[in-house]
Amino acid sequence: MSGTKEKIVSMADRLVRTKGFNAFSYKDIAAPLDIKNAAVHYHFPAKCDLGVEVIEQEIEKFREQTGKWKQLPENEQLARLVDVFRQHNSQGNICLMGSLATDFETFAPAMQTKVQEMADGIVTWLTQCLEQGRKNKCIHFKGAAHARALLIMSNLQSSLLLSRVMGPTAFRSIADQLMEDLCQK
Amino acid sequence: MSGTKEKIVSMADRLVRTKGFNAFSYKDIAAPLDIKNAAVHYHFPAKCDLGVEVIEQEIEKFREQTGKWKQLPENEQLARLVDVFRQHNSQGNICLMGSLATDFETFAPAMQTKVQEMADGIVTWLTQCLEQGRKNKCIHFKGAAHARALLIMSNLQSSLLLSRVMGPTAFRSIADQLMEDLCQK
DNA sequence: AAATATACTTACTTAGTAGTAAGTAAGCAA
DNA sequence: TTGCTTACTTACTACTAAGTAAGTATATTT
Repeated sequence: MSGTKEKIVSMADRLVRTKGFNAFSYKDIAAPLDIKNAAVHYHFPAKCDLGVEVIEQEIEKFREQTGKWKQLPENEQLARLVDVFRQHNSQGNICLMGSLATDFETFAPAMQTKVQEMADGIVTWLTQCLEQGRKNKCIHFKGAAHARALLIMSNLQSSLLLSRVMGPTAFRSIADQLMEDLCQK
Repeated sequence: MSGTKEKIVSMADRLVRTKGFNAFSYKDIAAPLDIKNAAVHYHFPAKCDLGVEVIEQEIEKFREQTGKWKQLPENEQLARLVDVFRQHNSQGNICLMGSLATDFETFAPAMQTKVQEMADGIVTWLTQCLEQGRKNKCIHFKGAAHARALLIMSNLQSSLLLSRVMGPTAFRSIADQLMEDLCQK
């Protein structure tokens, strides 16, 4: 165990969120970690393997975080989710889903499947959170919970993209409006 | 005049929307048009020039379309805009803004500026449409029109991205919910 | 008829890219 | 102490990218 593998994944995660999956190379990972190109290939033979690992860690992280919020009221859980995006925004990151969705068609099947797995996981959690929140009267919305979950997810995803182009206030504006719509009615 | 230049731009537009700006090469344009790589360079010396042209044509197209809708009620204008996205969705395209926002950080300054110009144009139009629509009581929403415009734009943008990953029903779900929220209250 | 411009092609350079094959140093295991 | 594994490095291959220089065919102008 050297920690190098973890550093590679973390570097890749950052690069996917800043430049996009197709826009970084093994060199971009190797150079700042002061290892050689081939060392990255040792841990991840193909770039696809690295991509899959990055997504798997994100799925795991999401599961952990949402698990911790279980006892909170649903509107609070939603606020925490928005906060995760807020943090990414302040670090200049875009969301993993947003970044990977753009390049989706260029991915190997194994990676496409993983991206879908991640998307399904987030939407499923969000749908349940909304449904339960409506039952407990702390979240208010019209229509099906699943449709609303897609709407919210799309907002969070794009808010980070728009922020990059239109300045970081775009995120705040979207996030605030979103929470207001859902929680103060 | 040979029409080749127009074909190149149209091909590039399609490629940006399907694969992303960094994921296609001049070869991907030249081969299907049965011309050589260098012919593309003849019309667009650098890839950045091609990108700028694609965006400029999109800005022009947006201006033309919205111009045609001027006499319509604002909720109808909004419906037309959603319809433009619906067409892209059925063709497997993602929106130009969404695609370019992901790769934004990797662009040359000239292209970054053009992307911002396009974003500003869309948001400005949408903000005015919403404001006027609220005044005329055919569009209903809370909060500032500008914030709402960002929210809607982010929805349309991401709906195409999510559709690609989660299947084309995702778009319909988001678009329907969106129009319902704004127009039937 | 000669000069010029347009729209390319041919053939190339430079600078990457992912990926691999072979070697090595350090540590542990029998 | 010999062998095996881990975690790399060195040195490469095969390929693709953007971009360029020089030449050519065709049409247009003078």
